[in-house]
Amino acid sequence: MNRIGKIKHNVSMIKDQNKRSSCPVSCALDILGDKWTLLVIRDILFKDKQHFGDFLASPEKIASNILSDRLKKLEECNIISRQRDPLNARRVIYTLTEKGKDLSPALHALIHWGAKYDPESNKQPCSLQHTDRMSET
Amino acid sequence: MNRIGKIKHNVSMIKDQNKRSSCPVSCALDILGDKWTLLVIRDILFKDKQHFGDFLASPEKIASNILSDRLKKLEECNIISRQRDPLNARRVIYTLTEKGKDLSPALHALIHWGAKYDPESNKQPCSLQHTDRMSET
DNA sequence: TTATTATACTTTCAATATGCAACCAAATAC
DNA sequence: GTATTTGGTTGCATATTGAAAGTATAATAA
Repeated sequence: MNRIGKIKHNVSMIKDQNKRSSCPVSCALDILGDKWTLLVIRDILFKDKQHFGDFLASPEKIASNILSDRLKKLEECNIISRQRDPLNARRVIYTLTEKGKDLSPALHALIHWGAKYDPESNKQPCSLQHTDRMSET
Repeated sequence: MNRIGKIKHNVSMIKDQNKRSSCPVSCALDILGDKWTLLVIRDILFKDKQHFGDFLASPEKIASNILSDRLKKLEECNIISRQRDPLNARRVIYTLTEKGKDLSPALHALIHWGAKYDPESNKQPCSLQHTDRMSET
């Protein structure tokens, strides 16, 4: 990231009063309204992923620059938290905050809708290859 | 729309096998994953809007070309249906299909989350100026 | 100790999407 | 007729995304 980008980024961290309206749907979509953000949250919530490389390996094939940007924004919004792995300083561990975990109902609603109306889709998010936490809510 | 646009549009209508994966979350976000689509659905579902101009008038200020594009895509996906107003042939009436109405739980989850975590947001979508259908679900 | 690998990014640049303002066309109102 | 309403489209500048390559640092192997 160049100097301009860094400045712009810091500014956006300080004052994020660029909401389109005070509608809670609009506020939610200001953060979550794109093709990638909720997939990262799905990966943490339903697939127990927590590393940069894990997210990269998901079948939707997010680009690393986009992933980096989304993780940064999610941390700014306090939806995920970022910490170094104490056992391996190369690794970064991304986990959901309470605010992030509270997106579970919205994700479940999307899973239900997606599974109902997309004939080709699996009935579970990415087949829940790792851990099934569907019943936790 | 020019000839190129028309062809491209028709092609996309015929074969929409550009899904990123078969995960239902991913399938849902392929359609709904942007900053505007769910706001249009919110307007129809919670504010009883049904005309192009109504959507334009929402406080988030969608641009008319983007709105036009989203309405087109939502109709292709069978989430909304488009019909001329029989009483006024200038007007077009947009309504939700069953598939569209089934997005209500997802919208409600987003409203709940947005209202909980955005201190500035109203507790109702856009103050539900017109009709309160929050309790229907 | 040096080389290699693992991990998490950043950079570059072309392609695509968005936002803004102006414009257009059909239907209705006056 | 003329003006207005309604639902768009067009052109263009800017922003975002996607793909591929490059970088930085820590861990591991030779």
